[in-house]
Amino acid sequence: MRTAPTILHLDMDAFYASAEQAAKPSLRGKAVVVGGLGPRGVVATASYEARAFGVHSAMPMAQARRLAPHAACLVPRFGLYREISEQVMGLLRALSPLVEPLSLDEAFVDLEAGGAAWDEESARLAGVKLRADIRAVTGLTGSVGLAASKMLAKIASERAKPDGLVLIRPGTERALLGPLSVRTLPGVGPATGDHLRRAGITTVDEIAEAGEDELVRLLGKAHGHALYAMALARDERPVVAERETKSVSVEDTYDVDIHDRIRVGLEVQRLADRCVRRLREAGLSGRTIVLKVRRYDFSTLTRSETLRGPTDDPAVVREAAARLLDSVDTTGGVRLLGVGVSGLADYTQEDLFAQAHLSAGEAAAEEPLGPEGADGPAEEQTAWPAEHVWRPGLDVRHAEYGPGWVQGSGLGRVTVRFETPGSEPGRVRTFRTGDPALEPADPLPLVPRPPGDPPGTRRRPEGAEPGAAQNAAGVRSQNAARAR
DNA sequence: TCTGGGGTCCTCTTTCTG
DNA sequence: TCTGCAGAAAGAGGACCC
Repeated sequence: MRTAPTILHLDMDAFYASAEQAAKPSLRGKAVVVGGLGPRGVVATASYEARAFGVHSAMPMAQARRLAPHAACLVPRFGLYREISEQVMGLLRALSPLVEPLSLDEAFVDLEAGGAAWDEESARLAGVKLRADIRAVTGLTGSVGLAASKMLAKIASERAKPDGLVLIRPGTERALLGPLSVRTLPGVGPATGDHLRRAGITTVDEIAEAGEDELVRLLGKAHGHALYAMALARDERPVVAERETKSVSVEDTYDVDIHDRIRVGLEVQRLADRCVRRLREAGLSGRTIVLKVRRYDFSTLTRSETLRGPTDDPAVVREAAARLLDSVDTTGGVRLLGVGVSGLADYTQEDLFAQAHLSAGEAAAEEPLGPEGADGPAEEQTAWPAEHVWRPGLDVRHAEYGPGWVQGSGLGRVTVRFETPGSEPGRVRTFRTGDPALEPADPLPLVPRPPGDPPGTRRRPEGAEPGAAQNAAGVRSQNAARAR
């Protein structure tokens, strides 16, 4: 256990919502909710103004709209968030080579490994400077926690929110943790929290008092030992810069339950293709194919099959997924389908005789997989309706009025607010969705780039790529997973 | 009220293998 | 050849995280 508070945890404040407020001057100081806007969408992030109404992450979007009817509800723009995240991670890597990203908006840094800090004072200075640099480079705020372990640094950053810095001095950890709820500890979610509460344990102190044997009896070996150590503020987990991906998966929740067995089969085939595409992009193959089905009543089941060797062959994955689907009863309807591959390797060893009994027709259908853009729930992919290109929050440019963002659309009309990160709140105008003067555009940088700094390569706007938000979400999670 | 998407890890049970 | 056993691997589900 190190003796100086040289592990830093950074957590960007209400990241997606703050980025949207920075990009859209008319939303500053207002309730903003970012998430899925479909009938089964959930909140990804709510601005602090929206949180005041009780809106929070993972809440159904419909409920968020009821709680905050005047909030701006926007689709996520992962391309923009990823760019900002790369800037922030760059600042962290300047402090230390040991940076462990947890997601687009969170990371651990081992300051000692980079020589950026060695004691309490140098750690605090590094944290203060980092927060200033983040604000200067991105225009956004982040909260910083400093402590001698990852667990405590994360708890510290949570207490620092929003826009603050908290340092937990070595020696004070037990006193600080003791009265806190068991839910403060990482790995204690609703189920474990309930379990402990039924055993009369609600605070961290009570975990320590219960003793290790009792914890193991209640929660099992791995969880029990780990939680007891955490309660005593013992956490020796190192900051790890690179993590291997263990699985790759894709899934879709459908706006309306699917009852038609043939349609279910087709969706599984499409998901298998998407999964393989992601696998190949990562240069991976895998042995175990997993099918996930969430039924009309929200019950979820998985079926898996392990092949003789790893594959990245779409026909093999499609076949396996179809076999797995045969063993699942889908009467009553399904709301979600998913296909995943685990047991990953960075090579392929096909057992052609055992795995792929490809007919000539199947083999012909195998390639090419087609553009990523062809994905998305089936009802969205054939004729991509204008409402999906003009989703609320997306960037556009008008030949006459310049850059702006979609405020709403429907009935053949799209309403655009013309403003940029550096402008005053802008005016609203409405156009026909087919107006040739109006087109999707790239996000603008939140902070103007210094002269001579090339804008760099940008990805296409989300709205121009059906399903892009989901794909981007995939990359995000993959990055996060790789980092864990 | 009605619950996303992409991951990781753990536990328990069943099946396979020597 | 059959049986019993132990350990490994596979399969399923649950909990958690962001």
